[in-house]
Amino acid sequence: MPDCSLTLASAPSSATQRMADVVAFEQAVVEFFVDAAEVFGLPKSVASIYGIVFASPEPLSFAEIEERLDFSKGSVSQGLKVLREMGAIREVSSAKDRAERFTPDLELRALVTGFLRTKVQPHFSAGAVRLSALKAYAKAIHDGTPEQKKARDARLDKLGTWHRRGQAVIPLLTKFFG
Amino acid sequence: MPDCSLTLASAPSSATQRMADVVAFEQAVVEFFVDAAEVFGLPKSVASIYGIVFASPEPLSFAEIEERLDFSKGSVSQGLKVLREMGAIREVSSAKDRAERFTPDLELRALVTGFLRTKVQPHFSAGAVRLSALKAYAKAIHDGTPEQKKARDARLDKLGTWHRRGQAVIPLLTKFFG
DNA sequence: AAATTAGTTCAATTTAGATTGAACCGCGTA
DNA sequence: TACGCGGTTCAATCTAAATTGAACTAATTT
Repeated sequence: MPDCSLTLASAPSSATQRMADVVAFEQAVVEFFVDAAEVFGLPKSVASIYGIVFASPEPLSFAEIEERLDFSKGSVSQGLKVLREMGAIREVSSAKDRAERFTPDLELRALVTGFLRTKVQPHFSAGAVRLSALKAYAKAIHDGTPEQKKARDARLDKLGTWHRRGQAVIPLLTKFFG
Repeated sequence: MPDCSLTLASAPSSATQRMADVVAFEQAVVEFFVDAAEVFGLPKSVASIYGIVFASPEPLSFAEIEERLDFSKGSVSQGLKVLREMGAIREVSSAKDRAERFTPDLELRALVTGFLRTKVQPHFSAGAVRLSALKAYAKAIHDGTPEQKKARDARLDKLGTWHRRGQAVIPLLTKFFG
């Protein structure tokens, strides 16, 4: 049996005793995802929950996640909700007890499309609305030189082009990560 | 001459008098960019500065930006710095006075590559380092079943694949937005 | 060389949004 | 029908990051 720095006697009553090297690995994986989540603008807690589930060879229960990360029930509940909505984790009903267990979805495609659908697409939809509002504002301007009018119109056209190209890249990405 | 809700007499001493409809347009453009910036995780102030510069047919000076957005000098200075680093704006030295003036870069390609270079690429570089650290942690685990070991290794392999694919998409994006 | 202008820096403050925790719900069991 | 288990909700709290503003530099004008 390998060396274990904590004895059962000194272990906190609530924490299931696990090897220090396994815990260190889990922590490193969690940190990896926390850093990655920064790029995507996801909260640390959400990244941590995905990380701890990803690091575990076996599906984890709500209680196990709560304990291993030392997060509140509220954080775990909300974090799991976000991850389910994005399709980043799946529920695996175990026969053992009535607690649900969670595994990471390991398909990059699922993760990417989930992120795009829940976090990016809404902004594009909102953007389309704002864009037509913007055109109305531009029309309502009864001031300035004809050159200024033209310049503003040209910029709004640019904006429209950007919006379309942005929309167009979404299916391209889902295809690339397929 | 179109109706103007503010008279010159009631205008604040510092503010240059501009038409209400132009101001409304500017505000709407700024809001558009603030909303868009949320997707990219950029601060509101940075988005606002780009927005006000984008909305103006003529290049704007530091002082004009400060006044139109009612931001502190500090915010304007730092915001302009970020935008310059990303290549989102350019300096146009005007012959009139010694103040620098700023125009938006209207090439989508420049904006995208600037964003990727300054905000995304660093995370990938850091990720590569973390990833090898992760493998070391996994090797150091002297506990659990062979199946668990295999499962952890398989997950780290996944992570490596994701990392490579993520890196690979960057040149693809710059090409698409070329 | 003093004063003015244009902008930067960074410690202090503010604010947005992430996290907590206590009250609550629904379901199965005693 | 009461009780415990597994989880959700949301107002209150906390924290990380954005923003401010005052002191500063560097260049220009008087």
